[in-house]
Amino acid sequence: MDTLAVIDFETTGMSPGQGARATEIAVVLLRGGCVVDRYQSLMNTGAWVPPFIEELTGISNAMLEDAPPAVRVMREAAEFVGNTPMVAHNAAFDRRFWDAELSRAGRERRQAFACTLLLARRVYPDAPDHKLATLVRHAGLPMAGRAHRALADAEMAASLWLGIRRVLVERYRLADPDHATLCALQGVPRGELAAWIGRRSGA
DNA sequence: TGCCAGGCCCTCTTTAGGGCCTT
Repeated sequence: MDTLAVIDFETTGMSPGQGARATEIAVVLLRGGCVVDRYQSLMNTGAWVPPFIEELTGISNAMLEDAPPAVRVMREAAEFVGNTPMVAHNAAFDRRFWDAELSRAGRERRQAFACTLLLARRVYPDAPDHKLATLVRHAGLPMAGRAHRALADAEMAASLWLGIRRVLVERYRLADPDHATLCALQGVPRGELAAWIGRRSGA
């Protein structure tokens, strides 16, 4: 099983293209099916946190005043991740913030993101919905700390990744699925998962 | 002035519209 970096951002809004900035980052490293290391930090970008976001995440403007500068945090996070393939829940969101904040720190992304949301829609089609916390409960996985804090959400996304992987191995007989395989699998049309795996296994 | 995310994915679809998911 390859080493993976599961990431989660808390932010001031939905899109860096509309001026939203990151407020907190967490990365957990998965190796051999276990969390082997963690990086977590608040980050001060100078951006204002709207009251709704403060209520959602518990991250206040006062907390960010004392946080380390975003450039330093992103450089540390980039060193921590290196070239390790990445995973996130609704990866398009975290990938946009990773790219935007890295760029401000003078760095560039070097690896692909896999998405537990796209995978879960295929592997758990009967879940009540495909929010991270719902999927963790649905799959009988352990909850981790306060939802909408970066480290707890990254831990839950890591747990979900391992749960998805376990279903693929046990139910679909997919041998040792790696990051690249799951990146391909997340684009398979819904309902065609078994057929796709069958063709792949027979190839 | 009015609008402002974006990609996936379903359906009352494909010459479109709207819900889901992330904060």
